[in-house]
Amino acid sequence: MKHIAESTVRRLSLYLRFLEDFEAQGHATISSGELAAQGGTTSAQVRKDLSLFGSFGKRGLGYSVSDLSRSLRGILGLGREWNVFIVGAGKIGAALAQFRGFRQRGFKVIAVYDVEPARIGRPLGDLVVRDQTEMESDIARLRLDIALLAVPPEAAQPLVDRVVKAGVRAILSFAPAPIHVPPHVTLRSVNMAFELEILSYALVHADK
Amino acid sequence: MKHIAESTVRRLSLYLRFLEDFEAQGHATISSGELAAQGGTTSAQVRKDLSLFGSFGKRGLGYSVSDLSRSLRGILGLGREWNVFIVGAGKIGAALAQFRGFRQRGFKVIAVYDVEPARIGRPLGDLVVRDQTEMESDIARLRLDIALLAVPPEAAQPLVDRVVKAGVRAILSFAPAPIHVPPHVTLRSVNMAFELEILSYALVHADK
DNA sequence: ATCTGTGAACCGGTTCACAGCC
DNA sequence: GGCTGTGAACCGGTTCACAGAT
Repeated sequence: MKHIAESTVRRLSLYLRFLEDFEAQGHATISSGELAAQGGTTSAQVRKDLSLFGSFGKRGLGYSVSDLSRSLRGILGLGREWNVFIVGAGKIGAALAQFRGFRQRGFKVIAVYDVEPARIGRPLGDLVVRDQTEMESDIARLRLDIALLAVPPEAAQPLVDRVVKAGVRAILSFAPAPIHVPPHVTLRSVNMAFELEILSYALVHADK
Repeated sequence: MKHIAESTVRRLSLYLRFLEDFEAQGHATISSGELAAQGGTTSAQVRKDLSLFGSFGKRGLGYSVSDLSRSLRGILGLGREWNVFIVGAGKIGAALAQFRGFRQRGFKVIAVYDVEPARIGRPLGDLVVRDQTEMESDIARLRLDIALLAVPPEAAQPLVDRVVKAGVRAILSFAPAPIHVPPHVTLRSVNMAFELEILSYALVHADK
């Protein structure tokens, strides 16, 4: 399969969300135009995005809501459960551990790690904070798929190196630091500082 | 000034971070190549980004670290303090309220709001959760610039409409819901569900 | 000699427009 | 007639390559 742009994948997630809403409302079929209106894109964009993966619609008719949902879930890899673990049981890690939204899409948070002796052993939601030294063996034993990194910036890269070495191939980092990973690993970074500075820039340059 | 791509602004933030590191290390001058190496871009990209705002370097020499830092801070609007407020004192709102990283870049969190009577009046870091009904008047009175939205998805759009109507022009949302704002308002959205689904997609399509 | 600043070429994602099917 | 699927045109961000300054 040829390379797919990240923006496309993001839109597919969005479409899926709308399809689920539509399904709940009992609609059986939907057109690219209707999907586009919900998501703030164009019908051509929707059709192009979908066409990258196959032909899911019927000309003159539109898309079957349930079929397209199923297809999108398949494309996005949501047909299974992913084992997620959190590294860092500070404020952000704790908030992540107790975040409800993960479960309903098949992302199951099954472990939280920290180095601080004071934090290890403490309950967090329905988990208990584990010692970071156990992380590597747990990754193999529990088949951990996705790492959520919520640690101070200076700890980020060494920890990434450790989880990558232990076989993890997907990381979502909240650490405000640039991180490097080998090509077979996918890293996404949420950096609040950057987001705020983009807002600051926009406020200052309001005289667009 | 012509329109600047968001990716450019994000890189400027990155450059600024590196410049501060360099400054701390006592370097007086830096080349586009050195900046690029740190940030994982190319020297041409660095020069192009900067050239959009003026000529900051000296040919044959490079850029003055302190001058360029100052210029970037100016461009990004970091020469002043921004008043930030948080809407929603749940898990995520609480983590945001206690996040240290904001202050050091001039983003000052000065109020937290919620609707839940049980949460109103409770301390959060060195703030006290305020009643959401006071939000509009506070926005004017306290000159609140930036809203951080940490509320359930169904509450997001109505609250955005309220803060926009009260004069806020910059919003960072953590709510997993699509939000619409008028053109004079800048909205950034951090959506954990999308990030995870992009990772899921990457894991499933590892046969790149 | 070195490194910046920038027009030109390039590339990839988005939009257009229309042929094809229901 | 309505809506999909898709090659072609378009557009804007990135990369190239070189002229210009120190």
